[in-house]
Amino acid sequence: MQEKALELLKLYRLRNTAMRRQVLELFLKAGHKALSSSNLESALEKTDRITLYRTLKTFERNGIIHQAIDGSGVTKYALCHGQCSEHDHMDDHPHFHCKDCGKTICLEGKIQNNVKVPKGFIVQQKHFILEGTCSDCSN
Amino acid sequence: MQEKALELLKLYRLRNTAMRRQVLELFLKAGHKALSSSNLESALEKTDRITLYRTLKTFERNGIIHQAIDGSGVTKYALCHGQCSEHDHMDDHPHFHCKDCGKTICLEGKIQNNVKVPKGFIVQQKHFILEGTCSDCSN
DNA sequence: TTTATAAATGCAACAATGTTGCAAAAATAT
DNA sequence: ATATTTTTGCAACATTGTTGCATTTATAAA
Repeated sequence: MQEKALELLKLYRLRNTAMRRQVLELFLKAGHKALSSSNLESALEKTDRITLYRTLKTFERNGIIHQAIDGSGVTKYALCHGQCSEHDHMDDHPHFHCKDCGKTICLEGKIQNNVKVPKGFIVQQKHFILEGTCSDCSN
Repeated sequence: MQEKALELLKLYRLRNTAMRRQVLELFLKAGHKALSSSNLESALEKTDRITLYRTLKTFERNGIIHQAIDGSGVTKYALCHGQCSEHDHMDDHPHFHCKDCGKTICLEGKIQNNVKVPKGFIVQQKHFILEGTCSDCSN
């Protein structure tokens, strides 16, 4: 994990700082699970909220993480597994949000739609959210 | 509009208060456009944020309005045009969110997906968000 | 119409999330 | 080893949302 984190920072030409290393390791550990700022905060030893927010923005700008829109109101991020870039986040996969524990995970699958967008509207991104109860909470 | 608002309050057995009347009129006027708490606040003459939040919750509970999930982080509501109830919000229509002006509107259309949800996960609701630029902002 | 009662309001107080400016510290380049 | 560029950490602030409680208001009952 540590090595992978360092690799990524190097790859994206980002300075190797304690915060970035730790946050990146947490995302690598989380896999397909999305993490909120407060999730990360409680997992970090030394926490400065502001630096954390900036770290997340930096990672997002570089296409390392993407926002996992789940309708919960809190911003969550997950590792980009596909090919994301600064200008194009290819996170067109669906997200599942558990209403009970608040957990959000990235899923796979394709979405088809026949939505008619009004004249003059330009669609740039699509988000598909499945909401319900996860396996941990459904028992 | 005024009459329609009063009708609705009567229909749902909700007390006829100034706040409720005004908020309902704003939603009726907005049609398929979703409104945030702050949108409403600036449109109201006399504003108490807390009462407004409670009014929105009440309307939502009664199936008069539904949350329009748009990934913007702010909670927005739009009139239920279909048949929503306290326990079942049938707002399975997509929402369009304009990244430039922040506007959100309800659209129509069906969504098909082949998403494989992990074992034990129960899907209760689905949300489909189209994000981009609206006609007002695309000029 | 007046009174009783049930519900809604408005206030204080608080919590969570997020942003900006700026000086100090740290990471890289020279 | 030093210079330069970034990043950090702090204060200060803004927005969004919630809860408890006394007061006021809307409706139901007498």
